[in-house]
Amino acid sequence: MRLFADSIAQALAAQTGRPAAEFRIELPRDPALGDLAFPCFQLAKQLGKAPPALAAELAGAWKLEGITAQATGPFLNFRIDRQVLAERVVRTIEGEGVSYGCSREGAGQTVVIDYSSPNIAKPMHVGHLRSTIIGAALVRLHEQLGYRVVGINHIGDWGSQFGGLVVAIRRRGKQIDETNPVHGLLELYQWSKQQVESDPAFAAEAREAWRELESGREGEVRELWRHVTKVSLAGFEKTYRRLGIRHDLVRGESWYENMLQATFERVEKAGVVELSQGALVVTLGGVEKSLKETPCLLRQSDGTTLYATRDLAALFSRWEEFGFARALYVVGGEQKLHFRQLKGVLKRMSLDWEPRVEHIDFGLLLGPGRTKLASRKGAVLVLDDLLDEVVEEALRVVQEKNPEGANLAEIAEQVGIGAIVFNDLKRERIKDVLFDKQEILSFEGDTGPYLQYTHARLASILRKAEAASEGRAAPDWNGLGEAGGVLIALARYPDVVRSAAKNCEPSEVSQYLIQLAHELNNWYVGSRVLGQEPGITAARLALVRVSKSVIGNGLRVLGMAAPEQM
RNA sequence: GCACCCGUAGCUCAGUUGGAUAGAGCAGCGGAUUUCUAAUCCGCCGGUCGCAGGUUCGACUCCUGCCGGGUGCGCCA
Repeated sequence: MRLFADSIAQALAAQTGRPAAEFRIELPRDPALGDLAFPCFQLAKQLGKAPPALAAELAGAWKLEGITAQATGPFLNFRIDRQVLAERVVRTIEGEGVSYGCSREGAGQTVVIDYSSPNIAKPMHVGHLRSTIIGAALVRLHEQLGYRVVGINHIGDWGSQFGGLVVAIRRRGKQIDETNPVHGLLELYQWSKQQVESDPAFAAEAREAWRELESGREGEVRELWRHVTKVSLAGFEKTYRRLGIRHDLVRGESWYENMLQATFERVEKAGVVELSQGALVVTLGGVEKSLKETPCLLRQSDGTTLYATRDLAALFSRWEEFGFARALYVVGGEQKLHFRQLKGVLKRMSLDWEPRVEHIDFGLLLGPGRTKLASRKGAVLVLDDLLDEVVEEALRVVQEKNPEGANLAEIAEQVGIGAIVFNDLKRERIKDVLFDKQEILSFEGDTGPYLQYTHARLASILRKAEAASEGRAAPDWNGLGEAGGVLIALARYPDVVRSAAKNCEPSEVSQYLIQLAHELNNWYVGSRVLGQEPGITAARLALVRVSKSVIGNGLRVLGMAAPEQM
């Protein structure tokens, strides 16, 4: 949209002698009013004029090739000549192809994104889904803007519970079902927790194992812990592949174990710590009133470290290694206090890069009736099982809709995964997600499959055109039909990507794609593409081609496949 | 008790950073099919934008106070 908004702002600037930045050009409430609009209220106030009078005055003196202006009350509405609009939008997108929406504004800067971060020895359950999907989308959004992105998987591989697990393996043997390693580990993990509670000898052995692990000594315990880590990661990898997730660095909490001492020293040197009931704390009331009652605990009275210690160590390490422009933590809203405390400590240390650290929080994933979806009577809703179930349903639908089609299993995988990803990204992050299986499996309305289906139909038109050798004529841009809504939407895409990245809000892309698909479906239901006069078909085909390109770009940014057939 | 977040149609959500007559999807009702793939499209029904003040030319949007729901709150992660 900048394509047109910038030239309008410049024309208004030239006309009034004021800086172009003062003219914020927006979309009218009702598209029938115009393609773009300038509300005259603020400028009128500054000039001491009535807004409608100013709008009329500006409209009277308006002159810009291809764009007309009309005053409607206090608004100045612009309408772009349909031929100019079509030609410029289509040519721009055709020229840029898959990089339409990309820019270089982040070039030379690094964004570190911490996401997914499951715990070792437990399967990824639906609770990890949101961090994984949102984080991966943020990775791609920032890549689109030219940032160097470092995706980090901060896996939970440290803590006293691993003592118990090690002992469980010692007792029950190391053989873990290789085809389903995570389920096997989960069973061991649950057994070990149970043993720790019921068997004092086991508990003592577990404590001892944890002490040994933490001591850093090489030996049987460390060996077993490494084995558990390796097996777990291999299990996660399968799920990640299905979701198209790839981390640049896998650094668990253990990775920072030898930096903890330096972290204490650094914070102590800054003179912001104090002892409270034997524990080392940083009080935060001075930098943020609402944190008065909740200081950040860095060391327990027995000398051991805490979650906050390790996260602080990780943060220092990341700052030194990457000098990031942004460090994003894609972690649920339950941990909001933790990150506010972390940032509070940075503030107290007067580190000027504190604002670059952002907690990208998100709402809970809830079951029907807003009940907690986590683990029901010990039965964890394993992510892979959920993916399987949705893909199975997708296969049933795909077979029903398109019995003759090829690669149905592959398409079902794309549709099923797409449905889950889109369901997670279509609303604002902060909102809780209602995980209604019926809704996810319906594939109708504003869903991932709806977008993919729109994409597939566009692809189908292009295939037919190719087969019939249509669309070779010079396009007649006046023959597009009612395509204004589609064209305006297409022009907006780069703004949407920029804004979504800035706000860390993939839902902006989701909402945009829904709108674009609506416009598109609306348009081509009334404007047949093939078999028209050659110039008209050529123009419509071009619109189909660029629309498919933009929808495809958008879907991939969100982490969804863009199928050619469904 | 304190802190933070959420509250828009029966349900799930948008609302372009304060602008024009508050919009979608689902559900319900009624239409469109010799289909460029109906996983689509069109129409109808449906609103005290939680409540009350305030700021402003203008408030769903900003401020204050309530109400309701959620999350969290020093030796867990």
